[in-house]
Amino acid sequence: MALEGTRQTRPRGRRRAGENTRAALLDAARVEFTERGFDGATVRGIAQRAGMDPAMVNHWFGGKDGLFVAALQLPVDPEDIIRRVLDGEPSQIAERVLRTFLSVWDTNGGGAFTALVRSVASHEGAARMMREFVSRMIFGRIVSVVAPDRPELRTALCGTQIAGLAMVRYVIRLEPLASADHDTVVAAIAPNLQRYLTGELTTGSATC
Amino acid sequence: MALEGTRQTRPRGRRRAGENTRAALLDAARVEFTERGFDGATVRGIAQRAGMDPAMVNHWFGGKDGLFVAALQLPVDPEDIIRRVLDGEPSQIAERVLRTFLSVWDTNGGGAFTALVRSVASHEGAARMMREFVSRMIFGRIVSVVAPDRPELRTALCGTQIAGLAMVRYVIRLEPLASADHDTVVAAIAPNLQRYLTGELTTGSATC
DNA sequence: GTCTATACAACGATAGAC
DNA sequence: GTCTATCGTTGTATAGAC
Repeated sequence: MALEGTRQTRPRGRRRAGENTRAALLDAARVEFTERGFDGATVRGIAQRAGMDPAMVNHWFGGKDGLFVAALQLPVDPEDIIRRVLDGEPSQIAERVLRTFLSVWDTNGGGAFTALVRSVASHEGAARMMREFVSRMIFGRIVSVVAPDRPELRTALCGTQIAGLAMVRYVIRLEPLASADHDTVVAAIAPNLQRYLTGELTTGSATC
Repeated sequence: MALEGTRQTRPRGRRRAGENTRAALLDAARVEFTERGFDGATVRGIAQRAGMDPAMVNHWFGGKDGLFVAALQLPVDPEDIIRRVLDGEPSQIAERVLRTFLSVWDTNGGGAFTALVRSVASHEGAARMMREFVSRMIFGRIVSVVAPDRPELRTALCGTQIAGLAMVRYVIRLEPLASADHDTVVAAIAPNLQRYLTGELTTGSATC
């Protein structure tokens, strides 16, 4: 007799239209990632919670990483950002990072990113996902290429400058930064961000 | 005959204990400051909403500024911060600012400030109050003393670094910054903050 | 009939138990 | 050192939508 309560098998083949397995997978992933973190959550567990096969994660999101990024609901494609940042002069990485973020944020008036900041600030689970995302997928990869030492500290420091810019420019909307054009923002902030990326961390560099 | 509907007079003398005029004044002030901003809100309007005399604002909070700061529910006394920062070597202002914030934040585990960040991120009214508070009372007064040029821009830039540090260290809790001791944080961030306060803004200063 | 969303089985890696 | 369990991932057969 079949164990109907703990069924392990589902009928093969395509579901009826409207079942939307992709969305179900995303919902399950958000629950698992926020509760257990990236490492603690398993593809198999997420798939089971969504009631489908683990292979669906690969089919729809290309793997665990892709599912995680999609679950974060980022208004950007981090792979695109990394690509746009990593090619070019290392001494101008900060400028490219800033220009990339500014162009992405300003295309939709910062609305999507404001929502992201809100959710990160209010939900502990969202904060946890953002924490692991930043340390694992963004600055970790960038800094490991260009940083001379202490990549984790540099990653976190870069996070302070980027998050602070987002807070002041888009959430608090403090002038003149809120309406400043990209060149002004870059000229003001890029040197500081560059110090976090490639500069000397123990001694000051502001006063030569 | 008295206009009972729009009464302008209240019985003189001390109210009965437990009426808690101070709290009523704070509630009214939050509504007015949130809806109209610092300039738009009037002491008379706030007092009227609270159903008492405008002189109570002076008695309880020492003036409009004091009421505004109290309405923000800051876990700090900004006057104390300004005082501790302004006396000493100008080239080490950034370090004193950072040490002051760190000591205040870390005394209660960042809990009160985390709540502040949450409310600023989620409530537009709180964001507005924070915006006006920062530009008017904190960095505006500090920067006007030590900054060579563009005080508003420097104020906003300092805001990015402080807000970003708060986000990363206390809200997102990204390591190693979340558990770093004060000396490490100061050594890493003070040079950048110092550049925002007194450095050159148009050209880079990270690479000497 | 074609396309594709789906389930199943299996593979290599890794970590922990004994 | 070996054994086992579990993980992420891949290849393939199939069932249903179009």
